[in-house]
Amino acid sequence: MSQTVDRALSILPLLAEGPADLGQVADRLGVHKSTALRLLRTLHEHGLVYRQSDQRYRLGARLFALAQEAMENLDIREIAHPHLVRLNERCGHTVHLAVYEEGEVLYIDKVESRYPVRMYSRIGKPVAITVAAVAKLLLADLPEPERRSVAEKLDYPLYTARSTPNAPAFLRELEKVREQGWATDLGGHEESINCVAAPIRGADGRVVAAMSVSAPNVVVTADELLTLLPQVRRTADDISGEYSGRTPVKEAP
Amino acid sequence: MSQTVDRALSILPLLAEGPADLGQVADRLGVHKSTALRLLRTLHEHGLVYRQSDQRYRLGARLFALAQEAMENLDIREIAHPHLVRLNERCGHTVHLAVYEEGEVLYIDKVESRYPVRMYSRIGKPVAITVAAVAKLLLADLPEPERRSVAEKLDYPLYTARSTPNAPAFLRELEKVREQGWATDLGGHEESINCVAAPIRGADGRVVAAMSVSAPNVVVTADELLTLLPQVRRTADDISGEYSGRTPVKEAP
DNA sequence: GTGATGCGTTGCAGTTTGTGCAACGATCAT
DNA sequence: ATGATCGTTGCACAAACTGCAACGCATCAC
Repeated sequence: MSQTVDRALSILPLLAEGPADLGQVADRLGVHKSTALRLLRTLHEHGLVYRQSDQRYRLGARLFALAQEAMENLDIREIAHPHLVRLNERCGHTVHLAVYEEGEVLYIDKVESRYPVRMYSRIGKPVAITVAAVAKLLLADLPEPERRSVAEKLDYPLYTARSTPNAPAFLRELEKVREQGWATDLGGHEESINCVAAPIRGADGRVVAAMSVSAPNVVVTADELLTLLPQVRRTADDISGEYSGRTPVKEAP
Repeated sequence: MSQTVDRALSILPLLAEGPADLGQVADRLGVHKSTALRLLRTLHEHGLVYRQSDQRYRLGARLFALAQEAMENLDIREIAHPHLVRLNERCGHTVHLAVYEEGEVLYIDKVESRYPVRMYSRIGKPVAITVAAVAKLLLADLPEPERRSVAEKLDYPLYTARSTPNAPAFLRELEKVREQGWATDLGGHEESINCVAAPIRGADGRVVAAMSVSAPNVVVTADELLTLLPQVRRTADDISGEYSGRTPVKEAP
């Protein structure tokens, strides 16, 4: 909507790929060098880009700080955290919390496994949306037309033989998840890793977040992990209750 | 330098404080609502702000993703990480990696303590610059005029009785750190936490990052922690060697 | 040492683009 | 129903952004 701002912001993902000099930025934006310079300067003043010693630009420190603050302002996260820790203390496995936001699912909290073999993931990283158990729960709750349109726009990478292959299969899976009220990922992302997940609902019943417990095969089998389902669901329900009970942002209908 | 972009970017820190509606954003920017709307829309299209269900705006998901990518592009981090892990395996304490960037020092990597009592910190969070051992090393290496000007612009909060009280004291401490080539923070930030830190240097000898080992008093005394200094320095030197050896960004003079 | 090339930077004139206004519509409370 | 509040839209004006061309300053070749 605003050309200048639009151009300026387009610089950020561009620099996310790696440092670039003025000329490269100008070229990829399709603008004159002097224009690119002014945009970069403005970004620089706000700390979003940094000029390294070889004069090239890269993403700046303020970005971390902003992402940091943004994270800490998510109220679900704050409420959920102690519950996640408690669950981790009981079962010992990695516990994740994730939310959906405009086509993406991302982890917003994580409590590390106490076993030596750990799963790779990082807070803020987008989730493998077509296979992750938390993603299924979050997408399953979208209104039908949006769910459909999202599902059709997605890529379906075959991480493993058990990965969701295409949109119809995904939509069927979502329907199932929606009905049963919980979800799993049995080796759909990494051959040896399984997850069970449960939804966290707001006062109006809509899913606002999802949580999961993940563990590699070498620690517990998929069947053993499934025995944790009641615990996971109970924890998610506890969080739902607390979230609906006393949040200043949303109110009951 | 570019008014429009400047205004748009000013919205981000504003939203970092918490969600806000259109009117609030317009007021705090000192512009008309319609202007604020257009800026917010542009930010929205780039995923930097998100419109929550109550119509208020808050920081968006793309911000996490960007911060994430930015982080992964820091080559020092990549090189240092395995060394940090190895050090952590030997001593068990929390290991941090930090860099300096335009007036701020921030953690860019962390390996958690294996002891139950852990220190609070988070990657991306700005460091308590006047007391942290890593900050001392990074600032001590700045050219004299910049060091001085930075030191004079800082606040000197008295976290504890041992916190650096003011600029002259800080500059003296930096001089000392500069000469000895390592630094400590003995209860200057949290009464019960001590750190020892060592610098990581590029091919030209300038300090590009700093690493530290931290532990609370209840686990090891300050004296015991200091016995780790040789290990910390050796690790830092190893990283320096590897960083200077094969980096495509900088070259030896 | 000298000229050439490449890059970032600056001042300027033209005009695209962003701005504020005012009016509209939706939502909610009274 | 009625009024208030807030987000949204179209429009005319002018401010702000753009691209150009020229400059300074490196590095590099010869």
